[in-house]
Amino acid sequence: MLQCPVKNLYIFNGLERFMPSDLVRTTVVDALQDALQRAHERGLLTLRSMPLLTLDLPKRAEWGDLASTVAMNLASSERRAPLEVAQIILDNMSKREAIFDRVEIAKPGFLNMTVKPKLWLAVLGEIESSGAAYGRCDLGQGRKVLIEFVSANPTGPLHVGHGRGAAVGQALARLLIAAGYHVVQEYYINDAGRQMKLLGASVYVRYQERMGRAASLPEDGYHGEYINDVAGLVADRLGDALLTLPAPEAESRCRDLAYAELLEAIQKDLKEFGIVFDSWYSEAGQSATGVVDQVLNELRTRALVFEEDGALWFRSSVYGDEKDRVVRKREGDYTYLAADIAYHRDKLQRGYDLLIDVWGADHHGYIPRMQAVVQAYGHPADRLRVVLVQMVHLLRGGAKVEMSKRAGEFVTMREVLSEVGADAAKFFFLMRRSDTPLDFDLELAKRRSADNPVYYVQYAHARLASVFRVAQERGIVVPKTGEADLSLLADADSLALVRKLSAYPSVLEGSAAALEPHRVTFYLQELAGLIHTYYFKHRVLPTVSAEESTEEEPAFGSEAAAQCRNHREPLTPAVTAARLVLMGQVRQVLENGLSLLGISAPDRM
RNA sequence: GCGCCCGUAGCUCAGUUGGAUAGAGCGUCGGUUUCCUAAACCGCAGGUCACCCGUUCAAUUCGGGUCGGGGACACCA
Repeated sequence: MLQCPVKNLYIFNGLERFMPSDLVRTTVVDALQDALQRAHERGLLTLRSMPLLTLDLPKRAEWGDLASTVAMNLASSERRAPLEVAQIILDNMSKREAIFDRVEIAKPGFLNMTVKPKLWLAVLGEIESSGAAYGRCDLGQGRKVLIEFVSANPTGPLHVGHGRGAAVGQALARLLIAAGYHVVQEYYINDAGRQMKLLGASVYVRYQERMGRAASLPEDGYHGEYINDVAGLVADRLGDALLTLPAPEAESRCRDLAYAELLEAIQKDLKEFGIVFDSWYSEAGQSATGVVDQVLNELRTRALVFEEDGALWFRSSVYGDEKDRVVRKREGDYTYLAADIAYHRDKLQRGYDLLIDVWGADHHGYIPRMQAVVQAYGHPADRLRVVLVQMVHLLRGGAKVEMSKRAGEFVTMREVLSEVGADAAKFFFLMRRSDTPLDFDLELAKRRSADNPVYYVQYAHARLASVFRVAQERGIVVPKTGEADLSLLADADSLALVRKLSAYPSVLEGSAAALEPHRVTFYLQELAGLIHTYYFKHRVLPTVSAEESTEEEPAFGSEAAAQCRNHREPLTPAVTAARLVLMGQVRQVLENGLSLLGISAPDRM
């Protein structure tokens, strides 16, 4: 469905194949690839059709750490039993001993592989040398992306829904940067048209009331309390000067002041939320240039815009939209679409290879017509990808917090921010796929306990940071990866962590390709879970009392050691050194992941 | 009525572009702290993956249909 540019292509028998990006997977895929090639050269396999060489993570430990289904996928085109094909692949692996501890064939035709710990552990060195760059990939190959998000009318403060859009947009932007795109983040200011007029009129009404003159809000006017505040500001600045002006002029003065004030408030909210835009694009600025007319005329000469019933229409139906759409009403006003056509044409002309729009999910019906615009300018529809963001249901201790923008009473982003903080808000906004509704419990987000996933992940980072702090205090040297004996990390718990670390690049890549930042959030929760367990079970630094102790203790990794917790586990300086290396890289990946989501990675909590 | 999203444990949701005995968190209940942060850890229980049909060696995943929930429909933005 979602089409995305794909990296790491390699050609095999004339077919393009996708390859995973992390170290171990790459190695294993190469080995399988090589085995297939050799079997082919020996006439054992025809390889008329090549299946994807993807690797699965087996669900059970006895199935190894990676599994391949190639044999089953190949079986029908090879006209052989899957088990036979698996055997052939196995027999033709040339570097088997160097890479695997075990390769086994299982029931229907799985190839279950256990990779040598040494190979897994090599990822630690990779993380160390890459640091903050670990996990980056070249999916984008430098392609230019414009991601537009929030884009709220400057007619009021941002509400929670905008907050979710902001968190998603920012995370996407960072994700795409990490995936090798050149990214520009833009806010489209809807500062033209009817809504702005209504804003001016509403403020003027409140202004008059302040001045003791009776007035009533226009239908569809803005009711919010903030309108009153803005009216107060107008009164402070201009006194009663507006009372003597003709209404249209007074309203327009109110509009201009309100606009400046509200836009500034929006920018302030976003800044506080840690969201920074590269570019602010004004709709009013665009329409002032006359470009909308120009664009419509241009489309008219191509018969993509036509006149009917006194209105002007965009022939979006030829590009798959269900019907044509009005761009200029009979009364002569442009519709929102007209401005949007010009805006998206402008984006395309600025030379972006990919446009991403983050919209509220209620605009989903708008997608076909915008993709029609993109096609009208000669680009494939998927040059524009729309990420939909669903509603946020605010809860407080399980009970719904009612919101109604109509009545002017809605929960603002600012309120949520000041109540739970930017980190917690972002984490919650990114905890679900963006196109599913989100329950956001304010009480839960504030709670400093295990059931709050934000703190769970941040605490994992803080704990590790603390280990290094204590190590430094005690004068324990933190070695470089190359200086430690990594073979001491060959136990199941350490390897589980290392395998998780090595999956990080694939998670990022998948997340970026699918435009789904929530995958990173899930990954971080899983990694945090592993490290909390590890921390509880295994000691990294020697206990102060045990530093000279030579007492008999259960053998490392034995049942007894696992039962009776970490302090009985033998801990030599070499083990401490190796574990410090491991902890250091886990900390790094936690930091990388959190920073991708725009969330801080605290050193202490 | 036409598109869109969704239906997985009591609740909220993941499920790696079709794989083996379907996972996590919360909630319930029970346990763990002389020692690197208990904001943590461990254990128990909980499922016809809404339903039917199809494609396949293999379907929670793909296709079709049914039922149910949400959102949407404009010469509003």
